Amino acid sequence: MTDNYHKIWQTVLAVPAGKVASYGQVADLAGLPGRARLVGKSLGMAPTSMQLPWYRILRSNGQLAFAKGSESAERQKGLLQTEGVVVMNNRVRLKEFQWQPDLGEILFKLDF
DNA sequence: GGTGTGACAACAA
DNA sequence: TTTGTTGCCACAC
Repeated sequence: MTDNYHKIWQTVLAVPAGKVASYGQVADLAGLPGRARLVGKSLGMAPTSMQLPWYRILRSNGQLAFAKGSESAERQKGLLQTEGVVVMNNRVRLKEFQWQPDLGEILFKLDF
């Protein structure tokens, strides 16, 4: 089912700037509980042409999904900080920046 | 239509 | 905290 990708992308687009979400969280909201890995894959497949805020997606523990020194990790860090998210030592304080989805917000942006 | 593969998660040590 | 192990299952070949 390739439409899962669309659901995932939509969900990612719903994450507000200045906040982050975990892969599992996105999977859940996309109606794909337990498919966290699929989220990662779909982000990887996503055409750069559609500006997807992939950088707002982190691991469940708040770490960036990329290796510490990697290009991507640095780029992600930069983008996040642009939005006011503090990234230290390749990780974010979820306690402060994790997106707490608002029911209305969900229903508005994604209607399944 | 069988196999290998993840930008993961949860748990253990 | 970091590293390793295991479970997971849709997706690309």
